[in-house]
Amino acid sequence: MSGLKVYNSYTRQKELFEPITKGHVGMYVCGPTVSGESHLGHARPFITFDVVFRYLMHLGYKVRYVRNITDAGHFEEEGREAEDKISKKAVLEKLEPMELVQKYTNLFHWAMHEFNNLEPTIEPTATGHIVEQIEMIKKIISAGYAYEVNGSVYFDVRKYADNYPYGKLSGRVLDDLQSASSRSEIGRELDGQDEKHNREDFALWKQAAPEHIMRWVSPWGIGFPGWHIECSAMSSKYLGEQFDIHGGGMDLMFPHHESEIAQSSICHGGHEPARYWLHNNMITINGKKMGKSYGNQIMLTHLFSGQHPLLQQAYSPMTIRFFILQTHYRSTLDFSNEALQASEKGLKRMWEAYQNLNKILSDNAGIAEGGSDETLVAKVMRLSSELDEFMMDDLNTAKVLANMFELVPVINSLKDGHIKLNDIGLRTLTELQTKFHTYLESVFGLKGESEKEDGKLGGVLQLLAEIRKDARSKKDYATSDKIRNQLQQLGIDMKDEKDGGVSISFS
RNA sequence: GGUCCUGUGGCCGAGUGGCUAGGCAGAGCUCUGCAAAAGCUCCUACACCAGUUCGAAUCUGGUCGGGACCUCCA
Repeated sequence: MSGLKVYNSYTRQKELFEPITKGHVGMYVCGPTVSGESHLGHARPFITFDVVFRYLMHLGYKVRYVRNITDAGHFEEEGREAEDKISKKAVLEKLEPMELVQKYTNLFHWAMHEFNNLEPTIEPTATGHIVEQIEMIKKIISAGYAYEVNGSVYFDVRKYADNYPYGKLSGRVLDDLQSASSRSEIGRELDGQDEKHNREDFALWKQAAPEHIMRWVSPWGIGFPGWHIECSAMSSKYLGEQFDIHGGGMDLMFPHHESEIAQSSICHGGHEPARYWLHNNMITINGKKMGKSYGNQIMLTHLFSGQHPLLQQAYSPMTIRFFILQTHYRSTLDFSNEALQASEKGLKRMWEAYQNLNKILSDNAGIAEGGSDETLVAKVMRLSSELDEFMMDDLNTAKVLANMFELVPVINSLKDGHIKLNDIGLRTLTELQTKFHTYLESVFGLKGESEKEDGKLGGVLQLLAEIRKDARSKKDYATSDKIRNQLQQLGIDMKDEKDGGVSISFS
């Protein structure tokens, strides 16, 4: 076995993954800011890293997966009017800040559940770790890398850059940053700017204006933490000063993750907090990043319900999950109805093949152990074992699914008898089923969607199937077609199988 | 302006210097009372121009286009 390779944004190359502690992995992923509803773009990192989490466990690692909830409300525009997202929204919605945070946290958890994401092992909140953040800021000040001005504390980026590789993760050069922010059309005139020694400095703690609702007592007066410090405080608290994987969206690389590295390096003896930095790419819509600054987001609730001008129909959580997994996580993924519909149909085909495979194996009496068709066996074994190789190579879920789609016709042919079960043999068949189960369910976290049939409905459908069968045997096709057509309008597909049986599925 | 990414067949998307990924859509055939599903077959692309090479969609340079970050952002 060659071992898992991942693309490390920090070194810009694929590297063999070796955890710090054998058999254990610590992974931190930047979680949601719960000041509003999640949109499709937000779904990508949480699904991507859920698959990473699942895959690492599949490989036998014991994983501590920490994903925070940002509920402290960092600046919408740093330093500007001391106004934060949560406070502002709370005023608008006439809610207590914590009421608002609770509302969107619940909604977020609901969406994660719909996506069949496993819960992280620890889900800390920023408001629950104010003390840790203050302690960290104190440490940075005493190390001489931060300074206080009027009750606010700023990180001294220039001093840090003199002694540490600032900008390594995001590929930034300090002087370029300066010239960029001095350009009027890009750099904004920020209010806090005159407090900072240099423009590139960032806030660790901000003094709270009187009208600011979220506020805590600190050594520097009443205020609230800067955005970046929470992740540094919580990741080190639960994963240690250095841990294995830090994940998040590419758009967080700068300034968020760069700042995290700076803060943590100062507090923790100069080394970077994480060994492997993994970043997922963006979801785009008409080629443009989906995000609040573009006003082009589609909320998850709208996606699931289909209530949005851009949506031709509703898309299920599993369709979206499948859609995301059909692309490599480091590529952009363009949203369109056509693409989603393609995923919906592809998933349906894949899932039905998987169920056919399970059915074949559950009644495997009399299948020879070894397959008689060596070419077939070799093909299936090759496609199956490549699944592992593709995942090992920087989690290429797209290639895994492509191979599985190549196996679908084999499975369906076995089911329809185009290929004899003895041609493939029980051994290969079992291997195939194991692989499908592993990847589809355990690693990719997919599940069947419409198994909502209860006992009574099942009985009724059975009855209808029998009536229809009688009608057909009498060539009373008017009746048999009526049953099938009416059921179809209710979203129930009744299909005649080759063996004379009937299959019923919900669409 | 800086840094970086990217341009693949109708759509979405993998990808390696030589061996036509895959999904969806479309066409034909088989099966079927008819459907649906399924199976088989077809549709052979890689922005443009040079260069390197026996050979490039894949490497290099240039041109044009798209995008990300530099500001909250998954």
